[in-house]
Amino acid sequence: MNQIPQFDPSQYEKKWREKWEEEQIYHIDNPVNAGKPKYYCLDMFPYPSGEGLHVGHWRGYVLSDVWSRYKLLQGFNVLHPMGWDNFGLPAENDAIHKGIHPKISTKKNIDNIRRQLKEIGCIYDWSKEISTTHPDYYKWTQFIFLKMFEMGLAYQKEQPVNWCNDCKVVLANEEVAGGKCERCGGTNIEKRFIKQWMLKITAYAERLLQDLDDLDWPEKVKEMQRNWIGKSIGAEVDFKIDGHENLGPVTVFTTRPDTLFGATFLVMAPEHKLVKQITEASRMSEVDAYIKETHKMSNIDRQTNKDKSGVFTGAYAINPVNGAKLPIWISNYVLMDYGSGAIMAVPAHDERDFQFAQKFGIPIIEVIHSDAAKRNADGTLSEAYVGDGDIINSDYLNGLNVEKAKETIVSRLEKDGVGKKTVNYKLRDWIFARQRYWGEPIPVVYCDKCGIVPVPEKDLPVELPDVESYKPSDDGSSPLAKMTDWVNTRCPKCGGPARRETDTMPQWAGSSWYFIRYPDRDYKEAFASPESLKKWLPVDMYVGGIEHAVLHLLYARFWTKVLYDAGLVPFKEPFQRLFNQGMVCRRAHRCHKCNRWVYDHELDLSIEPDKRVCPTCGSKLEISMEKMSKSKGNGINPDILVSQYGTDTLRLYELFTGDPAMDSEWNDDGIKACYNLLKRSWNFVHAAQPQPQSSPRAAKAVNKLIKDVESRMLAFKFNTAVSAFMEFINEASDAVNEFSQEDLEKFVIVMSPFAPHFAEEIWMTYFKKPDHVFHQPYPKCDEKLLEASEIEYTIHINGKLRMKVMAAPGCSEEALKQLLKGNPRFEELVGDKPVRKTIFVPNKLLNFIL
RNA sequence: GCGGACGUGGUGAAACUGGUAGACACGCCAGAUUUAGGUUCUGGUGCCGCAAGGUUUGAGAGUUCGAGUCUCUCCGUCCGCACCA
Repeated sequence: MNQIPQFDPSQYEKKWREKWEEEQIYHIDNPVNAGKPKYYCLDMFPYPSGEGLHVGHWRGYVLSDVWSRYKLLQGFNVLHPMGWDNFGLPAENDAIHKGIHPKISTKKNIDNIRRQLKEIGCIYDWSKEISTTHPDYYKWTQFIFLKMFEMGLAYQKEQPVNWCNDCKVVLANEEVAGGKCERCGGTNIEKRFIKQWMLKITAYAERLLQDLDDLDWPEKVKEMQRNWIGKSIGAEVDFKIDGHENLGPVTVFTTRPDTLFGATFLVMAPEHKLVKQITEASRMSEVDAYIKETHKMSNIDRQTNKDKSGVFTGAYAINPVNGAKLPIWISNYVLMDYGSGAIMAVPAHDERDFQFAQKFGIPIIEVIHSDAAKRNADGTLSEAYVGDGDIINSDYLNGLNVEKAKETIVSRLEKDGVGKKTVNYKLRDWIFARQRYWGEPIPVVYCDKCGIVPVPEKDLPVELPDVESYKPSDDGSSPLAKMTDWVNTRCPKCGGPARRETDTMPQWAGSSWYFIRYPDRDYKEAFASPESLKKWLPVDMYVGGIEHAVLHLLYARFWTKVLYDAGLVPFKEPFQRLFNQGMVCRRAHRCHKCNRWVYDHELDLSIEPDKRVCPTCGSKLEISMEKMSKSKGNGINPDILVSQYGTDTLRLYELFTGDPAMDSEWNDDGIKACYNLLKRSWNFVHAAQPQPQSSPRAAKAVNKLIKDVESRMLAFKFNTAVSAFMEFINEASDAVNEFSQEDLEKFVIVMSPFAPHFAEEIWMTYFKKPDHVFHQPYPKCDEKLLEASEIEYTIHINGKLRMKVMAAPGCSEEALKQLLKGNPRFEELVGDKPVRKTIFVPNKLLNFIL
């Protein structure tokens, strides 16, 4: 008997990774891949933080790699690229605190993460690696910005912005989480007025909404984007202001024009332009005070304060349909940046207006009658009625239902020239400037004579100069503003003196189009070569975390549509299919007194969880489940597990722990199972004495494996695919010498996407094959071999499972009854009792109702 | 408040269109072999019961011959949005 070599992944894993890299077998331009159809599988590229990767990051990368390798076996030329999204605040904050140039710190971080990524054994084509901070890359980010400027989609606007006093930076609405700065976490946001570069994403709201329907994305993500875009259909109605006809009318937006006759007051946002002009002198001080009060309030106060407040301006608006005089109030429940900043209030049929009217004693007029409305004993409404019903008190609308009334009144308003049908979106334009150093310079100059002048394409990129201090100045301007040599330049148009824009782009810029650059990253003539656009794009499969459901994925779609409109790309959507892996969580310890996360290494984990205390202050720790991250001290470093068990084991285990789409709680108790799977597979293949032909049992096991693994991969259920390998090896271990060489080879090929080093070692070293296992075709399942001669039928009595019998597949109800006749167990159960009814499910069960 | 997801053994979890709940593992228990190369093998393992049997998918109801799966009510956890007119 042959001596079976010891299973020891450290003997071969590194060797194969080096070999693959040396041969560049995953490079899309490698001649071995010529002529194959393309498949583009994209991972969301990481922000290279100093923390390195933890096992949660691994999960997504393993997932997409198994998928990519499966596509490889299917005969595709697979592009699976990797790069770095390395502009952004964390590196800059590091620079401010430690004085290290972000270029240097991010390079260090990238080197470490690249090393970690290589250990996963992914088929990344490293010859396509890109970095958003490389001038050859951001040259084209700047180019796209200028395209948008040319198309009128990039513009400047003075407007209230979210100012974070700590970061000294203006934040996009999208970066304000719960009224707090998403970057630094704690600081409250205040409003400031700054001239900002904006991108007109709202011009694409409708297309961003409509085109979602055709994408093969998780419904959840599509729904989140729909909510974010927030389309609502309604009408704009113009109200004249009594005694202020010179100011023109105030326009309100409403989704309920059918209730116009029920309006009893108007409310304007405190920031509304007309407020100061219409307020009566005697009320000016009160109104002023209220406006000041609102400005002081942070967003979070404004949101959580459910108690309605407001002030009467003393002015009245005229209802265009019936001439009624409606008092105009201001209140902070009306937002300036949605609709027109003013509403008509119909307390009978809107909850918020109802609360407001009740508090300030404003009349409530019902215009929709329904028995479903909730009423007080005296017949008045006890809460706003928002449902359908018959229109009343509304002149020519009376008797119509809500929908009909909407149509009727809108056409009447349009005819009379006092209103029109309108669509509104919650989506707001994107603030596209940061007063920061570590970002792409916005490529425009200001000339006293010519105004805003874009930097000509031939002068791109506008390179980021080195600065002495990374700290923004207290007025909030970028550190670049202090670099006078850089700032002062010549106007490209007239040649006169001019100043450069010192704001930089937000971190989202580079990631909004990186997938376009990958296939031909060295192309000099344009942001992408026409051949690569045609051949490689759009992306076929995009894999990444759910946290990017709205921002990044919406921005990337927006940029793609802009490029399409500019005639620069031939596709309208960047990512045909999207898969979001669930978050990997782990319990984390928090000390409320010290207000910090306590790291695992500070604790004695053998102590009962509820007895653990803070090492600094001794108070009891709160334990909660948190997304794995080093800052919470609950990360698990994959490097340690890899050195202990090998890459393939960790790859398998990352998949085995649960449904990849679901969140999971990390625990490495079961990692041995995956190590054992590989070890048993190793021993099985080495011990097997190949036969000229597989036994029926062995052939069935192999074919079942081929089918199960493939169908589970297609459903993205990698966890049960790993189970299928375990089932196979359980079966195969009992039939070691019943397999043909061909079937053993099929097993190794099917295994190769999951455990590539293992498969390659067996394939090349043990089987002594001349070509890599990844160049083999995915084996076909022979369905005939899976057919069983007998299957189990369950016999139910009154719906309860009572016994089981074996019979041929496709057995008829009658045949099965014949088979049961005379069976002692069956006689005991049924006997002479009359059978009222039977239910037969082919190949499954027979149910007797007695 | 609105929208979405989820709730199954000691643990991680399976279960396709309603049809044997707990696959596959971890852990644990018993035994065998071996005895230091992350041993291997056999059997057991939801709960109650010696057993026959009963019972079991957050709680309760309903539809059905049959419900983890469908419907309703409630409880709980997580995520997203949040005065959007």
